[in-house]
Amino acid sequence: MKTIAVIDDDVHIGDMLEEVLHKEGYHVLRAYSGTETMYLLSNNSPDLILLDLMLPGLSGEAILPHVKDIPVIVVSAKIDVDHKVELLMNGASDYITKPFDTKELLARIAVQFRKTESVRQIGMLSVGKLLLNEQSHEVTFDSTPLKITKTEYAILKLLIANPDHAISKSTILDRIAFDTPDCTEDSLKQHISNLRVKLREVSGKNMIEAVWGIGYKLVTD
Amino acid sequence: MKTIAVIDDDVHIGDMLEEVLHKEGYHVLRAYSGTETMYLLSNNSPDLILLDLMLPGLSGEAILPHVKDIPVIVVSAKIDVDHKVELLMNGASDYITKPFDTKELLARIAVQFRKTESVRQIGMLSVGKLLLNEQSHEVTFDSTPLKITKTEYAILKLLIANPDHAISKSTILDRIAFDTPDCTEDSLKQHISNLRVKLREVSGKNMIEAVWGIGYKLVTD
DNA sequence: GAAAAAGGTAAAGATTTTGTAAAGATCTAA
DNA sequence: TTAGATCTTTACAAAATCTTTACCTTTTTC
Repeated sequence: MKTIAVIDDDVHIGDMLEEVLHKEGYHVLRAYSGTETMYLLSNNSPDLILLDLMLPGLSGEAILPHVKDIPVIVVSAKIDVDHKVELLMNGASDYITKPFDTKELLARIAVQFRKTESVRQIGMLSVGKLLLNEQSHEVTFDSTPLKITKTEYAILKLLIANPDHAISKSTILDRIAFDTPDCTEDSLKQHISNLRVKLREVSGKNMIEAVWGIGYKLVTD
Repeated sequence: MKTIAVIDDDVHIGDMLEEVLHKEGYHVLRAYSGTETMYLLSNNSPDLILLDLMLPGLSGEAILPHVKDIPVIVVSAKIDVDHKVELLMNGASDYITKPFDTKELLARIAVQFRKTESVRQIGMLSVGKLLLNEQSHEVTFDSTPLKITKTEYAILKLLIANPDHAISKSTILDRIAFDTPDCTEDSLKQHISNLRVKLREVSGKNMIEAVWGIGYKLVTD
Protein backbone atom coordinates (compact mmCIF):
# COMPACT_ATOMS: atom_id res chain seq x y z
CA MET A 1 0.00 0.00 0.00
CA LYS A 2 1.28 3.43 -0.94
CA THR A 3 1.55 6.19 1.61
CA ILE A 4 0.82 9.78 0.64
CA ALA A 5 1.61 12.76 2.83
CA VAL A 6 -0.98 15.53 2.61
CA ILE A 7 0.48 18.89 3.61
CA ASP A 8 -2.18 21.58 3.89
CA ASP A 9 -3.05 24.07 6.59
CA ASP A 10 -6.66 24.23 5.40
CA VAL A 11 -8.34 21.49 7.37
CA HIS A 12 -11.29 21.24 4.98
CA ILE A 13 -9.18 20.68 1.91
CA GLY A 14 -6.92 18.34 3.81
CA ASP A 15 -9.87 16.28 5.05
CA MET A 16 -11.32 16.14 1.57
CA LEU A 17 -8.00 14.98 0.14
CA GLU A 18 -7.57 12.40 2.84
CA GLU A 19 -11.01 11.01 2.16
CA VAL A 20 -10.49 10.82 -1.59
CA LEU A 21 -7.07 9.23 -1.25
CA HIS A 22 -8.27 6.83 1.37
CA LYS A 23 -11.10 5.66 -0.86
CA GLU A 24 -8.54 5.10 -3.58
CA GLY A 25 -6.64 2.76 -1.27
CA TYR A 26 -3.81 5.00 -0.21
CA HIS A 27 -2.54 5.41 3.30
CA VAL A 28 -2.51 9.06 4.30
CA LEU A 29 -0.25 11.08 6.58
CA ARG A 30 -1.13 14.67 7.49
CA ALA A 31 0.73 17.81 8.39
CA TYR A 32 -0.60 21.33 8.81
CA SER A 33 2.49 23.52 8.92
CA GLY A 34 5.96 23.68 7.50
CA THR A 35 7.71 22.68 10.67
CA GLU A 36 5.25 19.89 11.26
CA THR A 37 6.06 18.67 7.78
CA MET A 38 9.76 18.57 8.47
CA TYR A 39 9.07 16.62 11.62
CA LEU A 40 6.82 14.23 9.74
CA LEU A 41 9.42 13.67 7.05
CA SER A 42 12.13 13.03 9.59
CA ASN A 43 10.14 10.14 10.98
CA ASN A 44 8.32 8.84 7.91
CA SER A 45 9.07 8.36 4.28
CA PRO A 46 5.85 8.54 2.32
CA ASP A 47 5.80 7.43 -1.30
CA LEU A 48 4.50 10.77 -2.47
CA ILE A 49 3.86 14.23 -1.08
CA LEU A 50 0.98 16.57 -1.86
CA LEU A 51 2.33 19.94 -0.87
CA ASP A 52 0.38 23.14 -0.39
CA LEU A 53 2.54 26.23 -0.79
CA MET A 54 0.99 28.65 1.67
CA LEU A 55 1.83 27.12 5.00
CA PRO A 56 2.32 28.67 8.41
CA GLY A 57 5.93 28.47 9.50
CA LEU A 58 8.13 27.16 6.72
CA SER A 59 6.58 27.70 3.32
CA GLY A 60 6.15 24.93 0.79
CA GLU A 61 8.94 26.46 -1.29
CA ALA A 62 11.27 26.23 1.68
CA ILE A 63 10.42 22.60 2.27
CA LEU A 64 10.90 21.50 -1.32
CA PRO A 65 14.71 21.44 -1.29
CA HIS A 66 14.71 19.20 1.77
CA VAL A 67 12.71 16.49 0.10
CA LYS A 68 14.82 13.87 -1.57
CA ASP A 69 13.83 10.78 -3.50
CA ILE A 70 10.12 11.36 -2.95
CA PRO A 71 7.95 12.75 -5.75
CA VAL A 72 6.23 15.98 -4.78
CA ILE A 73 3.04 17.29 -6.36
CA VAL A 74 2.57 20.94 -5.51
CA VAL A 75 -1.03 21.90 -4.85
CA SER A 76 -1.68 25.61 -4.89
CA ALA A 77 -3.94 28.42 -5.96
CA LYS A 78 -1.04 30.42 -7.35
CA ILE A 79 -0.95 30.10 -11.10
CA ASP A 80 1.87 32.40 -12.12
CA VAL A 81 3.86 30.63 -14.83
CA ASP A 82 7.29 31.82 -13.75
CA HIS A 83 6.60 30.56 -10.29
CA LYS A 84 5.45 27.25 -11.66
CA VAL A 85 8.63 26.86 -13.65
CA GLU A 86 10.70 27.71 -10.63
CA LEU A 87 8.99 25.05 -8.56
CA LEU A 88 9.50 22.38 -11.17
CA MET A 89 13.14 23.32 -11.42
CA ASN A 90 13.47 23.20 -7.65
CA GLY A 91 12.46 19.61 -7.39
CA ALA A 92 8.70 19.46 -7.65
CA SER A 93 7.52 16.58 -9.81
CA ASP A 94 4.24 18.09 -10.85
CA TYR A 95 1.90 20.97 -10.19
CA ILE A 96 -1.85 21.21 -9.89
CA THR A 97 -3.85 24.38 -9.23
CA LYS A 98 -6.79 24.80 -6.91
CA PRO A 99 -9.59 24.21 -7.47
CA PHE A 100 -8.61 20.93 -9.03
CA ASP A 101 -10.51 17.99 -10.38
CA THR A 102 -10.21 14.97 -8.12
CA LYS A 103 -9.87 12.58 -11.01
CA GLU A 104 -7.03 14.56 -12.50
CA LEU A 105 -5.22 14.61 -9.20
CA LEU A 106 -5.56 10.84 -8.87
CA ALA A 107 -4.29 10.42 -12.41
CA ARG A 108 -1.27 12.57 -11.75
CA ILE A 109 -0.54 10.60 -8.61
CA ALA A 110 -0.75 7.37 -10.59
CA VAL A 111 1.72 8.75 -13.12
CA GLN A 112 4.23 9.48 -10.40
CA PHE A 113 3.96 5.98 -9.00
CA ARG A 114 4.27 4.34 -12.37
CA LYS A 115 7.47 6.30 -12.80
CA THR A 116 9.11 5.37 -9.54
CA GLU A 117 8.14 1.77 -10.00
CA SER A 118 9.62 1.39 -13.44
CA VAL A 119 13.01 1.98 -11.86
CA ARG A 120 13.12 -1.35 -10.10
CA GLN A 121 11.92 -4.34 -12.02
CA ILE A 122 14.65 -6.93 -11.95
CA GLY A 123 14.24 -9.79 -9.53
CA MET A 124 17.86 -9.74 -8.52
CA LEU A 125 19.85 -7.25 -6.58
CA SER A 126 23.57 -7.47 -6.19
CA VAL A 127 26.43 -5.59 -4.65
CA GLY A 128 29.83 -7.09 -5.26
CA LYS A 129 29.67 -10.77 -4.46
CA LEU A 130 26.49 -10.34 -2.50
CA LEU A 131 23.40 -11.40 -4.40
CA LEU A 132 19.76 -11.24 -3.41
CA ASN A 133 17.21 -13.20 -5.40
CA GLU A 134 13.73 -11.85 -4.92
CA GLN A 135 12.08 -14.84 -6.55
CA SER A 136 13.60 -17.50 -4.36
CA HIS A 137 14.03 -15.15 -1.41
CA GLU A 138 17.61 -16.31 -1.09
CA VAL A 139 20.83 -14.49 -0.41
CA THR A 140 24.25 -15.70 -1.45
CA PHE A 141 27.73 -14.35 -1.08
CA ASP A 142 30.13 -15.56 -3.76
CA SER A 143 27.59 -18.36 -4.41
CA THR A 144 27.67 -19.44 -0.78
CA PRO A 145 24.09 -19.45 0.50
CA LEU A 146 23.36 -17.43 3.63
CA LYS A 147 20.90 -18.51 6.26
CA ILE A 148 18.89 -15.36 6.74
CA THR A 149 15.68 -14.62 8.59
CA LYS A 150 12.71 -12.80 7.13
CA THR A 151 13.45 -9.55 8.90
CA GLU A 152 17.11 -9.69 8.03
CA TYR A 153 16.17 -10.32 4.43
CA ALA A 154 13.93 -7.26 4.37
CA ILE A 155 16.63 -5.07 5.87
CA LEU A 156 19.32 -6.38 3.58
CA LYS A 157 17.10 -5.91 0.56
CA LEU A 158 16.67 -2.28 1.45
CA LEU A 159 20.38 -1.77 1.96
CA ILE A 160 21.39 -3.66 -1.15
CA ALA A 161 18.92 -1.69 -3.26
CA ASN A 162 20.75 1.47 -2.24
CA PRO A 163 24.40 0.54 -1.93
CA ASP A 164 26.63 3.14 -0.28
CA HIS A 165 23.50 5.06 0.50
CA ALA A 166 22.88 6.03 4.11
CA ILE A 167 19.41 4.85 5.11
CA SER A 168 17.80 6.21 8.21
CA LYS A 169 16.60 3.89 10.90
CA SER A 170 13.08 5.26 10.64
CA THR A 171 13.06 4.50 6.93
CA ILE A 172 14.16 0.96 7.56
CA LEU A 173 11.51 0.51 10.22
CA ASP A 174 8.88 1.90 7.87
CA ARG A 175 9.83 -0.34 5.04
CA ILE A 176 10.02 -3.57 6.99
CA ALA A 177 6.89 -2.75 8.98
CA PHE A 178 4.84 -5.03 6.76
CA ASP A 179 6.88 -8.08 7.72
CA THR A 180 7.83 -7.02 11.21
CA PRO A 181 5.41 -4.44 12.56
CA ASP A 182 6.72 -4.53 16.12
CA CYS A 183 10.30 -3.79 15.25
CA THR A 184 11.69 -0.87 17.22
CA GLU A 185 14.99 0.93 17.00
CA ASP A 186 16.28 -1.31 19.71
CA SER A 187 15.38 -4.53 17.98
CA LEU A 188 16.62 -3.13 14.68
CA LYS A 189 19.95 -2.62 16.39
CA GLN A 190 19.92 -6.29 17.23
CA HIS A 191 18.96 -7.39 13.72
CA ILE A 192 21.77 -5.34 12.27
CA SER A 193 24.17 -6.92 14.70
CA ASN A 194 23.00 -10.41 13.71
CA LEU A 195 23.22 -9.55 10.03
CA ARG A 196 26.75 -8.28 10.50
CA VAL A 197 27.83 -11.56 12.06
CA LYS A 198 26.40 -13.58 9.18
CA LEU A 199 27.88 -11.32 6.55
CA ARG A 200 31.23 -11.22 8.27
CA GLU A 201 31.36 -15.01 8.34
CA VAL A 202 31.32 -15.22 4.56
CA SER A 203 32.88 -11.96 3.49
CA GLY A 204 35.50 -11.59 6.20
CA LYS A 205 34.72 -7.94 6.70
CA ASN A 206 32.07 -5.64 8.06
CA MET A 207 29.70 -4.80 5.24
CA ILE A 208 27.19 -2.70 7.13
CA GLU A 209 28.49 0.57 8.42
CA ALA A 210 26.70 2.82 10.88
CA VAL A 211 26.16 6.40 9.84
CA TRP A 212 26.22 8.07 13.19
CA GLY A 213 22.96 9.76 14.10
CA ILE A 214 21.39 8.70 10.80
CA GLY A 215 21.23 4.99 10.22
CA TYR A 216 23.15 2.40 8.26
CA LYS A 217 24.63 1.81 4.86
CA LEU A 218 25.99 -1.12 2.91
CA VAL A 219 29.54 -0.52 1.75
CA THR A 220 30.53 -1.78 -1.64
CA ASP A 221 34.28 -1.33 -2.10
CA MET B 1 22.76 15.72 -26.22
CA LYS B 2 19.11 14.83 -25.78
CA THR B 3 16.86 14.10 -28.75
CA ILE B 4 13.23 15.13 -28.74
CA ALA B 5 10.66 13.98 -31.30
CA VAL B 6 8.12 16.66 -32.20
CA ILE B 7 4.92 15.12 -33.54
CA ASP B 8 2.56 17.75 -34.95
CA ASP B 9 0.71 18.11 -38.23
CA ASP B 10 0.60 21.88 -37.89
CA VAL B 11 3.81 23.01 -39.54
CA HIS B 12 3.84 26.38 -37.81
CA ILE B 13 3.60 24.99 -34.34
CA GLY B 14 6.09 22.28 -35.20
CA ASP B 15 8.59 24.82 -36.53
CA MET B 16 8.16 26.99 -33.49
CA LEU B 17 8.73 24.03 -31.19
CA GLU B 18 11.78 22.94 -33.14
CA GLU B 19 13.27 26.40 -32.90
CA VAL B 20 12.66 26.70 -29.18
CA LEU B 21 14.02 23.24 -28.45
CA HIS B 22 17.00 23.78 -30.68
CA LYS B 23 17.88 26.98 -28.87
CA GLU B 24 17.68 25.05 -25.64
CA GLY B 25 20.28 22.61 -26.94
CA TYR B 26 18.09 19.67 -27.86
CA HIS B 27 18.30 17.67 -31.05
CA VAL B 28 14.92 17.54 -32.78
CA LEU B 29 13.21 14.90 -34.91
CA ARG B 30 9.97 15.69 -36.73
CA ALA B 31 6.92 13.77 -37.84
CA TYR B 32 3.65 15.11 -39.26
CA SER B 33 1.28 12.18 -39.16
CA GLY B 34 0.51 9.10 -37.16
CA THR B 35 1.96 6.63 -39.61
CA GLU B 36 5.05 8.77 -40.09
CA THR B 37 5.48 8.72 -36.34
CA MET B 38 5.41 4.95 -36.18
CA TYR B 39 8.00 4.83 -38.94
CA LEU B 40 10.16 7.37 -37.13
CA LEU B 41 10.00 5.42 -33.89
CA SER B 42 10.95 2.18 -35.59
CA ASN B 43 14.21 3.73 -36.73
CA ASN B 44 14.98 6.14 -33.89
CA SER B 45 14.64 6.21 -30.18
CA PRO B 46 14.36 9.79 -29.03
CA ASP B 47 14.74 10.63 -25.36
CA LEU B 48 11.33 12.28 -25.21
CA ILE B 49 8.27 12.71 -27.40
CA LEU B 50 6.06 15.79 -27.73
CA LEU B 51 2.86 14.37 -29.11
CA ASP B 52 -0.02 16.28 -30.65
CA LEU B 53 -3.29 14.39 -30.47
CA MET B 54 -5.05 15.47 -33.65
CA LEU B 55 -2.98 13.81 -36.32
CA PRO B 56 -3.92 12.62 -39.79
CA GLY B 57 -3.84 8.84 -40.06
CA LEU B 58 -3.25 7.28 -36.66
CA SER B 59 -4.31 9.59 -33.86
CA GLY B 60 -2.05 10.45 -30.95
CA GLU B 61 -4.19 8.30 -28.69
CA ALA B 62 -3.59 5.35 -30.98
CA ILE B 63 0.17 5.87 -30.94
CA LEU B 64 0.49 6.20 -27.19
CA PRO B 65 0.22 2.49 -26.34
CA HIS B 66 2.99 1.66 -28.81
CA VAL B 67 5.52 3.86 -27.11
CA LYS B 68 7.53 2.12 -24.46
CA ASP B 69 10.26 3.43 -22.20
CA ILE B 70 10.16 6.92 -23.67
CA PRO B 71 8.43 9.72 -21.76
CA VAL B 72 5.63 11.32 -23.74
CA ILE B 73 4.30 14.81 -23.17
CA VAL B 74 0.93 15.24 -24.85
CA VAL B 75 0.41 18.63 -26.46
CA SER B 76 -3.16 19.40 -27.31
CA ALA B 77 -5.93 21.94 -27.36
CA LYS B 78 -8.38 19.52 -25.83
CA ILE B 79 -8.87 20.32 -22.22
CA ASP B 80 -11.54 17.90 -21.19
CA VAL B 81 -10.54 16.50 -17.82
CA ASP B 82 -11.78 12.97 -18.40
CA HIS B 83 -9.78 12.81 -21.57
CA LYS B 84 -6.69 14.08 -19.79
CA VAL B 85 -7.04 11.41 -17.17
CA GLU B 86 -7.41 8.74 -19.79
CA LEU B 87 -4.22 9.83 -21.50
CA LEU B 88 -2.19 9.84 -18.32
CA MET B 89 -3.52 6.40 -17.50
CA ASN B 90 -2.63 5.19 -20.98
CA GLY B 91 1.03 5.98 -20.66
CA ALA B 92 1.48 9.69 -21.18
CA SER B 93 3.95 11.23 -18.78
CA ASP B 94 2.54 14.71 -18.83
CA TYR B 95 0.04 16.92 -20.56
CA ILE B 96 0.16 20.52 -21.69
CA THR B 97 -2.64 22.44 -23.39
CA LYS B 98 -2.33 24.80 -26.34
CA PRO B 99 -1.67 27.63 -26.26
CA PHE B 100 1.16 26.92 -23.86
CA ASP B 101 3.90 28.97 -22.36
CA THR B 102 7.30 28.07 -23.77
CA LYS B 103 9.00 28.30 -20.41
CA GLU B 104 6.53 25.95 -18.85
CA LEU B 105 6.99 23.44 -21.63
CA LEU B 106 10.75 23.55 -21.20
CA ALA B 107 10.36 23.12 -17.48
CA ARG B 108 8.14 20.09 -17.94
CA ILE B 109 10.63 18.61 -20.36
CA ALA B 110 13.40 19.18 -17.83
CA VAL B 111 11.33 17.41 -15.18
CA GLN B 112 10.97 14.35 -17.38
CA PHE B 113 14.68 14.21 -18.01
CA ARG B 114 15.56 14.74 -14.43
CA LYS B 115 13.32 11.81 -13.63
CA THR B 116 14.80 9.36 -16.10
CA GLU B 117 18.25 10.43 -15.07
CA SER B 118 17.62 10.25 -11.37
CA VAL B 119 18.16 6.52 -11.52
CA ARG B 120 21.87 6.98 -11.23
CA GLN B 121 21.99 10.67 -10.55
CA ILE B 122 23.35 11.38 -7.14
CA GLY B 123 22.73 14.36 -4.97
CA MET B 124 26.16 15.91 -4.90
CA LEU B 125 27.24 19.37 -3.98
CA SER B 126 30.72 20.57 -4.73
CA VAL B 127 32.90 23.60 -4.35
CA GLY B 128 36.36 23.24 -5.77
CA LYS B 129 37.80 19.98 -4.57
CA LEU B 130 35.29 19.75 -1.77
CA LEU B 131 32.49 17.34 -2.50
CA LEU B 132 29.46 16.47 -0.44
CA ASN B 133 27.56 13.32 -1.32
CA GLU B 134 24.05 13.43 0.05
CA GLN B 135 23.44 9.79 -0.68
CA SER B 136 26.22 8.31 1.33
CA HIS B 137 26.37 11.22 3.72
CA GLU B 138 30.06 11.53 2.99
CA VAL B 139 32.34 14.47 2.39
CA THR B 140 35.58 14.29 0.45
CA PHE B 141 38.27 16.79 -0.41
CA ASP B 142 40.18 15.90 -3.55
CA SER B 143 38.81 12.37 -3.08
CA THR B 144 40.18 12.15 0.44
CA PRO B 145 37.32 11.20 2.74
CA LEU B 146 36.65 13.47 5.70
CA LYS B 147 35.45 12.18 9.02
CA ILE B 148 32.59 14.51 9.76
CA THR B 149 29.88 14.48 12.39
CA LYS B 150 26.20 14.87 11.72
CA THR B 151 26.08 18.48 12.86
CA GLU B 152 29.21 19.40 10.97
CA TYR B 153 27.73 17.75 7.89
CA ALA B 154 24.57 19.80 8.19
CA ILE B 155 26.53 23.04 8.59
CA LEU B 156 28.88 22.25 5.73
CA LYS B 157 25.99 21.33 3.48
CA LEU B 158 24.45 24.71 4.10
CA LEU B 159 27.71 26.53 3.43
CA ILE B 160 28.56 24.52 0.35
CA ALA B 161 25.12 25.10 -1.11
CA ASN B 162 25.82 28.84 -0.98
CA PRO B 163 29.52 29.21 -1.69
CA ASP B 164 31.00 32.67 -1.07
CA HIS B 165 27.69 33.65 0.43
CA ALA B 166 27.57 34.79 4.03
CA ILE B 167 25.12 32.81 6.10
CA SER B 168 23.94 34.16 9.40
CA LYS B 169 24.42 32.21 12.57
CA SER B 170 20.70 32.24 13.26
CA THR B 171 20.02 30.77 9.82
CA ILE B 172 22.51 28.02 10.46
CA LEU B 173 20.99 27.29 13.84
CA ASP B 174 17.53 27.20 12.28
CA ARG B 175 18.50 24.84 9.55
CA ILE B 176 20.35 22.34 11.68
CA ALA B 177 17.71 22.48 14.42
CA PHE B 178 16.23 19.18 13.29
CA ASP B 179 19.44 17.32 13.87
CA THR B 180 20.77 19.36 16.75
CA PRO B 181 17.98 21.22 18.50
CA ASP B 182 20.09 22.30 21.47
CA CYS B 183 22.78 23.97 19.45
CA THR B 184 23.47 27.51 20.61
CA GLU B 185 25.69 30.20 19.17
CA ASP B 186 28.38 29.09 21.56
CA SER B 187 28.30 25.48 20.48
CA LEU B 188 28.04 26.53 16.86
CA LYS B 189 31.27 28.43 17.37
CA GLN B 190 32.81 25.19 18.51
CA HIS B 191 31.43 23.21 15.59
CA ILE B 192 32.82 25.74 13.14
CA SER B 193 36.16 25.51 14.84
CA ASN B 194 36.18 21.73 14.59
CA LEU B 195 35.12 21.90 10.95
CA ARG B 196 37.93 24.31 10.20
CA VAL B 197 40.50 21.96 11.69
CA LYS B 198 39.25 19.06 9.59
CA LEU B 199 39.10 21.10 6.42
CA ARG B 200 42.50 22.65 7.04
CA GLU B 201 44.04 19.21 7.46
CA VAL B 202 43.17 18.25 3.91
CA SER B 203 43.10 21.58 2.10
CA GLY B 204 45.97 23.33 3.85
CA LYS B 205 44.02 26.55 4.20
CA ASN B 206 41.13 28.07 6.06
CA MET B 207 37.99 27.46 4.04
CA ILE B 208 35.41 28.94 6.40
CA GLU B 209 35.68 32.66 6.92
CA ALA B 210 33.84 34.61 9.55
CA VAL B 211 31.72 37.52 8.40
CA TRP B 212 31.94 39.82 11.35
CA GLY B 213 28.62 40.40 13.08
CA ILE B 214 26.79 38.17 10.59
CA GLY B 215 27.95 34.61 10.38
CA TYR B 216 30.17 32.52 8.16
CA LYS B 217 30.90 31.79 4.55
CA LEU B 218 32.73 29.17 2.57
CA VAL B 219 35.43 30.67 0.38
CA THR B 220 36.00 29.19 -3.04
CA ASP B 221 39.02 30.99 -4.56
C1' DG C 1 43.16 54.12 23.70
C1' DA C 2 39.87 51.54 26.69
C1' DA C 3 35.73 49.09 27.15
C1' DA C 4 32.55 46.19 24.98
C1' DA C 5 31.34 42.90 21.73
C1' DA C 6 32.48 39.14 18.71
C1' DG C 7 35.35 35.53 17.29
C1' DG C 8 38.73 31.32 18.12
C1' DT C 9 40.29 27.23 20.41
C1' DA C 10 41.15 23.85 23.97
C1' DA C 11 39.73 20.85 27.48
C1' DA C 12 36.34 18.73 30.30
C1' DG C 13 31.86 17.07 31.24
C1' DA C 14 27.38 15.57 29.76
C1' DT C 15 24.66 13.32 26.56
C1' DT C 16 23.53 10.45 22.89
C1' DT C 17 24.25 6.67 20.02
C1' DT C 18 25.96 2.27 19.02
C1' DG C 19 27.35 -2.84 19.65
C1' DT C 20 26.70 -7.11 21.77
C1' DA C 21 25.22 -10.52 24.86
C1' DA C 22 21.81 -12.83 27.29
C1' DA C 23 17.26 -13.80 28.46
C1' DG C 24 12.39 -13.60 27.75
C1' DA C 25 8.47 -13.65 24.45
C1' DT C 26 6.36 -15.12 20.33
C1' DC C 27 5.69 -17.64 16.37
C1' DT C 28 5.80 -21.96 13.46
C1' DA C 29 5.84 -26.53 12.06
C1' DA C 30 5.56 -31.28 13.06
C1' DT D 1 1.59 -29.58 22.52
C1' DT D 2 6.37 -29.15 22.07
C1' DA D 3 10.83 -28.13 20.05
C1' DG D 4 13.16 -24.98 17.37
C1' DA D 5 13.58 -20.80 15.22
C1' DT D 6 12.84 -16.01 15.31
C1' DC D 7 11.93 -11.65 17.29
C1' DT D 8 12.03 -8.32 21.08
C1' DT D 9 13.58 -6.62 25.42
C1' DT D 10 16.88 -5.44 28.75
C1' DA D 11 21.21 -4.26 30.37
C1' DC D 12 25.64 -2.53 30.12
C1' DA D 13 29.97 -1.09 28.11
C1' DA D 14 32.24 1.50 24.62
C1' DA D 15 32.41 5.03 21.34
C1' DA D 16 31.23 9.23 19.30
C1' DT D 17 29.28 13.53 19.57
C1' DC D 18 27.57 17.76 21.58
C1' DT D 19 27.66 21.45 24.90
C1' DT D 20 29.77 24.10 28.36
C1' DT D 21 33.28 26.64 30.42
C1' DA D 22 37.29 29.18 30.42
C1' DC D 23 40.56 32.11 28.51
C1' DC D 24 42.57 34.41 24.82
C1' DT D 25 42.61 37.33 20.45
C1' DT D 26 40.51 40.47 17.23
C1' DT D 27 37.36 44.00 15.94
C1' DT D 28 34.28 47.66 16.81
C1' DT D 29 32.64 51.65 19.25
C1' DC D 30 32.94 55.67 21.91
